[in-house]
Amino acid sequence: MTATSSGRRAPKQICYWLFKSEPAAYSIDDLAAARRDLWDGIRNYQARNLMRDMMRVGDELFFYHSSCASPAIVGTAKITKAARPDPTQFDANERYYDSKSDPQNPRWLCVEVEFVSKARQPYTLQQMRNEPRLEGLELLKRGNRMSLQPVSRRHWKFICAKLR
DNA sequence: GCCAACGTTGGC
DNA sequence: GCCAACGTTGGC
Repeated sequence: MTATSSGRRAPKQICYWLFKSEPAAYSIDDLAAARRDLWDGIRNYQARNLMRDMMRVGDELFFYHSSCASPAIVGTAKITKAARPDPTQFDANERYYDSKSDPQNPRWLCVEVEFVSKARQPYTLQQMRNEPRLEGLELLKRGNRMSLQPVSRRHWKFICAKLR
């Protein structure tokens, strides 16, 4: 069974995800250096709901570099803390400050992720588009801009083999 | 609840 | 920098 953007998931099953990040803002090397970090700054309700309802500690994810010369999957990480209030929403000095979020009922959440591996060679968006076995991957669907996306186990295994 | 205007994402 | 796609906002 695979996680989707709605509904529930069975307990004790590992799900797989793809997290986008602009490397100029936060790269796989930044996560490798930090080892663990909060995935803060998510300000999209669908993405928030994915974190809140579908992501669990132990889930694995691809780290994807977007808005750069060569968009690509560049490594893997795992979720080490479940969704919790995103502290940046309450800090007026933060880019992601949200004056309308009530501290008693926080609007935005974040998970914590931990670096697992850096790809020996990035697996590029162009390569993915040319791979028939990746048909159905959310990332490749037209108009999909979601910064957090589910990945099927079948696609996860296939892509992992490309990163080694 | 409709929908036009606007803003953002992100590949190219 | 362009622009397609799509989410959000807010007037009505």
